[in-house]
Amino acid sequence: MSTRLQTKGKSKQSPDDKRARVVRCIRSLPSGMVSSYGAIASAAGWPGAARQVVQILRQVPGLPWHRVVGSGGAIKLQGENGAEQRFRLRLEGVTFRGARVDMKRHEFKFKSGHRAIR
DNA sequence: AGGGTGACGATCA
DNA sequence: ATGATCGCCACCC
Repeated sequence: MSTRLQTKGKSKQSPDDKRARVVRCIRSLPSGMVSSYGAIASAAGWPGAARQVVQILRQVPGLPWHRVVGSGGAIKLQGENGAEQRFRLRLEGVTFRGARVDMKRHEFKFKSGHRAIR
């Protein structure tokens, strides 16, 4: 095991496991496709944790952060950061409908089996 | 323990 | 479409 100090036997899951699943979902986003904070949280078996997805995006280096947008395809980053995100997405062929990503064409659908417990 | 903070999300005026 | 509100979850004083 890596850094798994098993000291607490929580009835739920260790915060690390949830984080790991979120990271996997994000890393599975193919170029040209996007997903939303909330959708990723759900796909990772952690519904309601959109804000945690954000935190993970900020601290884990190397993730395709630009492929994660707000609900409905909204770009949530402000100013320069938002501009860069749109720039990167366009480079991958992502198209927009006004200020948001055209989710009809670019929303990535996670396989319905990314859950935690089985 | 208590309160403030976010790259959120759904709902309502 | 815009802004306010409330619910959500973890982190940081």
